[in-house]
Amino acid sequence: MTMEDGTSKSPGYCGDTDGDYDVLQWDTREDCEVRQILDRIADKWSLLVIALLDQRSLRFSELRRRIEGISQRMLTRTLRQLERDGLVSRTVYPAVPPRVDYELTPLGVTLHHTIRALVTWTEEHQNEIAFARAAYDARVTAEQEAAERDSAERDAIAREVLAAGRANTG
Amino acid sequence: MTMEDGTSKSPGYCGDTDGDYDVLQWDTREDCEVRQILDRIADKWSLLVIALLDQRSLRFSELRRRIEGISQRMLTRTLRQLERDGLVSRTVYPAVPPRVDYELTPLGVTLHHTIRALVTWTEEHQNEIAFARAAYDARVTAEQEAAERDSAERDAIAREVLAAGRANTG
DNA sequence: CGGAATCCGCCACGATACTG
DNA sequence: CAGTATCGTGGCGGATTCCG
Repeated sequence: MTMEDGTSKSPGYCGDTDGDYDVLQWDTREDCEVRQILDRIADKWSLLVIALLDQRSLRFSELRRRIEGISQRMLTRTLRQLERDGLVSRTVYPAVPPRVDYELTPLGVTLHHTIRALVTWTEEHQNEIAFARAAYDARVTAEQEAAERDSAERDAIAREVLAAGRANTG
Repeated sequence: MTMEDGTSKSPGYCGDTDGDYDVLQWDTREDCEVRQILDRIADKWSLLVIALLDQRSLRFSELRRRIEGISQRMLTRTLRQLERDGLVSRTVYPAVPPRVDYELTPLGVTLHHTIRALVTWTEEHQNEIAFARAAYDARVTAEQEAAERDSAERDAIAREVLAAGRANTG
């Protein structure tokens, strides 16, 4: 089964973090649950799959069509990961043609609620972020142009000095 | 300035998503804010930086020491990204030696609160996830071993049949 | 001290082909 | 229809070097 990723060893109990939690304990490079979960839901497709399954259970081909752009490989992998984490359940109907349904588990539903909070935050602040980016980019390009002007000016002065020097010694 | 990533064009208004939101509008491949923010906070270091800055403002070298494992390149890049998005502010003290302080903006603080919800969810459900993984892995290896046993059995039968055939024709 | 620029290894992901 | 197997590649991130 090749096990392309590596999460089999060391459950990595991060210790309890009541109240004044120790940041380094839940996100350092040691494999902590937080990072794994975050990486899972934040990868290219998981979030979308979870969101789609929130409405109702879907079969493989339905997910494939709705997402449009995902390869069958990545859809399979994404669903396997979510299934392994207990966020999505997979039911196979032994029939011809084969049919496989996916749906959110209760745990997956609670995660989706939490995710929604993040999505909501983004929706509420996306204009602030866009504004900040525009301001930042403008500032950077302005400084850049100013630096170029200064450089050109120094070049001009240097050339003048050189010319004056040649006039004196020549 | 090379601009290694590309978020300069098309702000990508995802449309309002009141109530029954359209999932495909906030996470499809078109560059929507949600994905960008999620990718930002979920990348290898941003979340940790945000968490550390939540306590108090820190200078570059302090962050570098506390994180331990991050390269100066990635720390710089991470901070620049966060600064560009208006989540972190950067203040330079013109002195010798140079000193640069980073701190969360009000916007960054609100994001940190939202993130905390996700972290809390993970902390509350990490044992369920660990259990689900263990169960899944156990099931997979069990099926695998069963398949191997079946294969060996079929091999044995096939050999017997072959031997019988030779006995008849020989 | 706080970067910027450069080179490079690795692997996550996509495209393709095959199976039950 | 719902996958698995294989190969090629772009880009992320680390190591190193140089600058103000």
